[in-house]
Amino acid sequence: MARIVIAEDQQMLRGAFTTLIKMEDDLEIVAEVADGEEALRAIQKHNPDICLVDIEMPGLTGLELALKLRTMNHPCKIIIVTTFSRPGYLQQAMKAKVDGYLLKDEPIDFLIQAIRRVMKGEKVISNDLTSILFQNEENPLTERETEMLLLAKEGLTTDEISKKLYLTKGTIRNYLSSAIQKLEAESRQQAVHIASNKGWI
Amino acid sequence: MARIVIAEDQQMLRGAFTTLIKMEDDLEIVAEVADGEEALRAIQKHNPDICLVDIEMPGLTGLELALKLRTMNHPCKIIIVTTFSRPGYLQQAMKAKVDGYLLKDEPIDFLIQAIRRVMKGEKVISNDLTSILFQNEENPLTERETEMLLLAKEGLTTDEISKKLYLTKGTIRNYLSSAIQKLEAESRQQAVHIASNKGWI
DNA sequence: CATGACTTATGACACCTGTCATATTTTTTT
DNA sequence: AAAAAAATATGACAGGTGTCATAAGTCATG
Repeated sequence: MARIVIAEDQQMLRGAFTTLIKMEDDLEIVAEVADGEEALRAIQKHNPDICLVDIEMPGLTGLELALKLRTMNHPCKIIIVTTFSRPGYLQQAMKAKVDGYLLKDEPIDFLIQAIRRVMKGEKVISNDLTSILFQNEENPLTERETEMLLLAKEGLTTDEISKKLYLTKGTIRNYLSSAIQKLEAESRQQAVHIASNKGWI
Repeated sequence: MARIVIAEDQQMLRGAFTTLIKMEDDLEIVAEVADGEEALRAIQKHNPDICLVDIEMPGLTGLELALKLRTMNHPCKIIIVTTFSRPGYLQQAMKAKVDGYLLKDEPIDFLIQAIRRVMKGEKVISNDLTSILFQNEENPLTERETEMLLLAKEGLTTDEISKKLYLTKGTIRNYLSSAIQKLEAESRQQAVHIASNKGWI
């Protein structure tokens, strides 16, 4: 009997997963939660065999959660279930050594099968993603550059960013300039767009 | 017996809906599709009592689909089921006279109940959204302004937009300037951000 | 048919942005 | 310890952006 924790913030989907998984005789839901921090607590409390986690959740993202579990050497197997095929997400997931990475675009049976395969020690990823695995494009951005792009994404101007971070305007422009060049963009907006698409910010 | 068409692009969720709805004796799924155009065809073919549609789908969005059905006077009741609480979406939905507007954040039972209530002629919207209904903020953007913001969102520069639309740079800047003022933003990026959040682009 | 909203355009001004050269300090890697 | 990468800063230049005044044409509304 595989003991499972589900972390997914959309209640409709979470409820559906729970109901459908409960119908399988060899699978058991021990907890279902709506955000990353709750998930961490639930996993520490229940010690499940496996957890299904969404990436975009409030608090802690699924990827951060995975990294944390691996850093603390928790033996729980991890399956990421997400809408997004952003290359950066998949790479982060690989780095965190998750056991599965499925798109919500798959049929639900695929999820059930994936759980069983992961329980046997296999790794499972959605078919559409295998090609992305080989691209293996590295995120070239430094921490500061990422920070600038994130603020630029919110629509902040150079001036506002400089006040927020207590840096000079020139420095902000330098970071953004370097990010723009690394991403082969032509403006900060384009850079934001590209970085979002790759899952780097 | 209520005959239902489901239009939802995430297969996992669509499959889950179908499975769970089929368990109800008074509800029947006559078709399930993954995009707006297919949905339109399915509705014309099967003449369901009710359709559940997602907003963000390839091809035709759920809101466009709703508007089309109402314009052609199709009697099928419409329930929008979406992740997004952007005010603009809700307003468009109201304009299209949909019968329900639910967030995917609701429990699945709420969906089932909503279907039954809509069948009886009631209107149903998620509780979290009632307050937004009263805000009733009108989209102040003209068609052209919206177009500019959409292109700016993709990261295009003034120059690129002007070439794409065969307009002078000055004109582009005027439109963007006027959009920026209407949205009380301070830059095109901020304007894009605000307009996206309100569901206006 | 007059009013008003929308589209399109131009020129000018101030300010913002992206780039580059250059430099210092700190941190990381080898 | 030396080398490389990152964080931070400055000044200057070219070009992009936002604003404003102004104007002319189109189209719908009353």
